[in-house]
Amino acid sequence: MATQAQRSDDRRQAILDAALTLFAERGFHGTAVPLIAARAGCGAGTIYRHFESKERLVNVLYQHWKRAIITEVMATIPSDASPRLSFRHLWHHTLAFSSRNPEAMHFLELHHHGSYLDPESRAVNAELNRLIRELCVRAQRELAVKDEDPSLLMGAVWGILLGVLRLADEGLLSLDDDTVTRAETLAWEAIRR
Amino acid sequence: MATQAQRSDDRRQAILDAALTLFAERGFHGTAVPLIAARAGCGAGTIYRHFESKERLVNVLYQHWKRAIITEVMATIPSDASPRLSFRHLWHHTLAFSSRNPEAMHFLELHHHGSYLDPESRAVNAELNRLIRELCVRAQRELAVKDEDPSLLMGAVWGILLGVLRLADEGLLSLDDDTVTRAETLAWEAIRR
DNA sequence: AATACCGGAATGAACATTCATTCCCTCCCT
DNA sequence: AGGGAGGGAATGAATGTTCATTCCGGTATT
Repeated sequence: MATQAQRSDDRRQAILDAALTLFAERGFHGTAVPLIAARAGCGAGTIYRHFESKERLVNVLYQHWKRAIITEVMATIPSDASPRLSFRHLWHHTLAFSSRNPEAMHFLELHHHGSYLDPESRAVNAELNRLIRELCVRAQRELAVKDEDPSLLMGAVWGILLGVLRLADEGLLSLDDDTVTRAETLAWEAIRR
Repeated sequence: MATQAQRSDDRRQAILDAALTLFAERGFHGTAVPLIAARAGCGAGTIYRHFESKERLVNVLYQHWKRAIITEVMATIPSDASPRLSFRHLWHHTLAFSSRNPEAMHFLELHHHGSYLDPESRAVNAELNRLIRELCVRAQRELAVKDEDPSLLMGAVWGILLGVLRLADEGLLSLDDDTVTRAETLAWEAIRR
């Protein structure tokens, strides 16, 4: 039985979980490596068996969660869906993702411009941007949304989404199904033709 | 001539300017005090002559710029303006503020949830939120915008605004007058009745 | 000359990272 | 099957660096 490798993977995952929580709460520079170790229930040195540096760790996390959004939200849009339904899919799946992984969303938000992000992390970020933009372009071709700079449409949609999430974090808004749907209406009316 | 007091004030301002730039670029924990001093053209010790701690410095900055938005954007809305015009005012003045002080906007964005923010900073933040929310409530009373949770309306508007700013920062969007106006239309259509 | 102010070396705490050591599987030998 | 040797993983104290903050000798202002 591969208990050795298994335990090593579990440990690695515990470190990733601990780091996600702490980075999301206190930022990269505000989080000490020994603190991550303590929360992961291991020694500080153990972290360096799994990740070559703190910077590498934050990049692995960033790429993991950005890609999770890409595969869970963007890649699950049915290719034959109408623009309106694609948009609805994007909206609800992103918010569901965020309520399933609030720390991850926080983390991505807080770190999206950090100077410690490596080129690959930036590339994954650009890829998600590109996918959302493409969705807008397709919707434009079908005359469903405004004939506007697609980047602007994308910025508006993603902006509302983050704005809503932020208010929820501050406790000014509860993110029940009904609110999510009403927010979706707002966002759609911003961009629809 | 009050050259003594004058020079002291200039110095203080140089420190605030340097700190703003660095905090906006690298965050609070990522910015070393001696680095701020170097950029301000003074010794590290001098900073402590003007601010009792690094934490105090970041709070003075935060409150200064949040209040600047309040007085330059919110307090200049004519009390007899229609909801539509108030909204237009909010939109254009905020983006003008942001293009005049891009680092300040960045800074406020990056630091809005830092654990080093003191109660007064949080209060100033809440005050700006309150003012925007109030604007929404007034617009609702006049039946100009959707009968929706005012927090949601506020989140949508401010969210689009930040989304647009972010894309501009990433170079995907240029913030000329025309784009700003078209973005305003998007935002208004999200919330108008 | 007296006073206020400044700079930047000095200080001790906290940091990321390393490494000599311990621990615990796994597997082979009996 | 039982036991012990080998080896990879984990450890956390030690290391050298960097940090926020202090402090005092010097410089400029009055």
